[in-house]
Amino acid sequence: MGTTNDTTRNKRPTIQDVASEAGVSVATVSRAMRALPNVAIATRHHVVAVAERLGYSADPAASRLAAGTTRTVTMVIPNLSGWYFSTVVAGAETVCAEAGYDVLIVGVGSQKDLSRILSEQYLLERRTDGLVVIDVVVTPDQATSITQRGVALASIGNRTAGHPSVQIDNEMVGRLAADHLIGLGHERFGIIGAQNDNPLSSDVPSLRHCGFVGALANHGLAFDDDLLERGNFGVDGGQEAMAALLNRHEPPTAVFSMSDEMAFGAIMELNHHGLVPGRDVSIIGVDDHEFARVVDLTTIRQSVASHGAEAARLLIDAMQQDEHQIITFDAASPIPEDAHEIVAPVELVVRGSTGRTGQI
Amino acid sequence: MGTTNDTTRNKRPTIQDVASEAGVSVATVSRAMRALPNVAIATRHHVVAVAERLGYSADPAASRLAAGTTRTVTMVIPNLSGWYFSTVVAGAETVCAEAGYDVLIVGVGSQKDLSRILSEQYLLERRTDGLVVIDVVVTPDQATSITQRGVALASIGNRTAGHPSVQIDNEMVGRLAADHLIGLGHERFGIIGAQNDNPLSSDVPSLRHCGFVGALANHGLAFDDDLLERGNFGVDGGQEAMAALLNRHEPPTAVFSMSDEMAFGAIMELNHHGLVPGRDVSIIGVDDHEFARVVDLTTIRQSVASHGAEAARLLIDAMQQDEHQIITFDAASPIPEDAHEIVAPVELVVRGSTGRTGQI
DNA sequence: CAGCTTTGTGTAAGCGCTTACACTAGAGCG
DNA sequence: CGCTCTAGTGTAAGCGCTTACACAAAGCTG
Repeated sequence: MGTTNDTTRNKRPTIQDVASEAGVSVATVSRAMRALPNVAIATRHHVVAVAERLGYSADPAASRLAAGTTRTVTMVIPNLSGWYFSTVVAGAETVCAEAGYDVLIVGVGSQKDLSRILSEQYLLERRTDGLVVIDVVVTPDQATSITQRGVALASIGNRTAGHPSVQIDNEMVGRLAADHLIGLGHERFGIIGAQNDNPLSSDVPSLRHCGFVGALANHGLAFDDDLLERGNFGVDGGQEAMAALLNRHEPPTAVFSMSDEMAFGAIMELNHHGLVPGRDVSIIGVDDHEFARVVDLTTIRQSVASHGAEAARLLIDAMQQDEHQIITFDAASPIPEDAHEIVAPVELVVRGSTGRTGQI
Repeated sequence: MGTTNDTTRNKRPTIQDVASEAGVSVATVSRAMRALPNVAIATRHHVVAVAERLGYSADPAASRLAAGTTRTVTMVIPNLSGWYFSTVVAGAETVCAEAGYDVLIVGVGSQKDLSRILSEQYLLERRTDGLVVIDVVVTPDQATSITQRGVALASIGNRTAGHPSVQIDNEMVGRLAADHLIGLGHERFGIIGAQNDNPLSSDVPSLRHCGFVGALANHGLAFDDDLLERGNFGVDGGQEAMAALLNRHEPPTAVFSMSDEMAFGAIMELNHHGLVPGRDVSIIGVDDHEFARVVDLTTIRQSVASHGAEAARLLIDAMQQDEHQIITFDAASPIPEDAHEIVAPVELVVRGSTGRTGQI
């Protein structure tokens, strides 16, 4: 009949236990634990103290069932082992954990996976309060069906109309890269871009491409379409693309790689050919990957972890706004302002892989 | 009154809807959907068909509450953005998803976080069926309390007595590295290891250290303790450690870095000094990180993604065994065999960063 | 100080499942 | 052919919460 030696019992305490022990009703315990209004402050303190003593905390399954809310956000990720994605997730996880949300991850390997996950079916199965999609294009239809289910949505790397998002100005990325290379005197450029058969493809690559080519045009320079090589977004892709570029009868003197990882591959390939990045061929990447400084890669930095954190914050805001919207039903609609769409800053980071016009 | 146009309703179908529509009881639906025995095969087909037509699937919250099982595994991760961790998680996620388990991730930044998460309290809060801990040391007490809660546990990178685990032979790692360097004629060795104040520290570093030193001893060579440098497991740590080693009045000619990431930092530092890895100083890492080949790093490969997959598989087995144990209560205990402890293979991968004895 | 809020609390009805138990037919048996 | 046994199904009692509603006790108003 002690109060603490329940530790031996394998049974976790329920709200009932706390209620009896505290001498109040379960309703009061429920309210006190969630710091709802309409609980006398003294009562709350008492209940919370008892709960603590008993090691009580609400069973999430029961809460979810009763309240219809899961306090879970799901992150939809094309490729978790990639640096970009795992970094985003890490950023988001921290924010979610702080706000008391569980973080579920689901990998999408293919377009098929993706549509399955964004389908109503799936959303119904795993009831989640919010979805963060990373570098995934959500169609308006899908977005609608998500919203209808009462699930919040935030995207990273893309915009989804009417939903919060965090992305960068991809044209600007292309422009910054071009301007930098032009400033160094280059005139013959290569681009290493993404395969356009990417199942989850967005228009990120084409925006970067446009920005790059546009900046060239501004300087009266033309881009030779023959010097665009596509590959997968990883090291291999970059390596192969660079190999192809070097095989041209008139190779570029400067190359814009759309990701640092591809740039790493490109640098490898240069090394294989005895070429020195920044002297013989300049190469610039995008991301400021953790290892960019290792290989001394000039790049356009984006602050990936904070993208994740920002998106998580926006999502959580949206979810909590939803909650309130239900409560303050009749009040003037709280914040009718449009969905937050953050355009995160990018920044040129000059390192050794770019230099004045080289000759091969 | 159509059957399909429920799409317009915002309400998801419940087991009741399926039951009425199929003309059976909810119990039968429940059993049919889960393919339990004691349901006529025709009934099952019919129910499943109706469910599909209605777009029904069980509300997980309700199932969890009623059945006490969550179909969720939680991955406990020191640092999600690190290559090693995200790769492990990616491997595990695939397996879990296939088996129908949700994957929850929780980051642990510090020892405090960790004990909070492994505490009964936390386990009770997020009710999860299984825990995968990555490079985290679980004390016997913690393990006991986890088991008592009916939560399965699997560890990666460490052993937890009585629980499945996937790890590598860390002494062997040290030995392989040493043998390789010895074979190249080196006699003066440096080690770049992990800070021993690592909050989550395991004995992995010391095992690798022992293996390395042991192999040296086998060849009549001694390790000069002065040439052990510790740092964090990332690029910075390796860079600083290498800087320190180069500052010795008699620097090593070959360096064993306990992770590839540290080795990358070390290589950077060598470059800064105008030294060529593999010629002036040999360096060998551990992991076969995705970028090891980019910087041409000799390393001891471990197949990280498959560690994650294996651990997930073991965990799922354990969880399902638990289930059966309850069902086949009186039968001869199913498989009393000891917890599976997998020792995954490692392999020397020779690249350019190691070479015959150099002189500085 | 009658009447009306407000504030704090309790009662009880679910939330949508799972599962112990009860029950009904056929099947198999002597 | 009455009996037990089994396979298949239904009934209903929870699982541990949340919350609408009811209500009592103050706190205001005029």
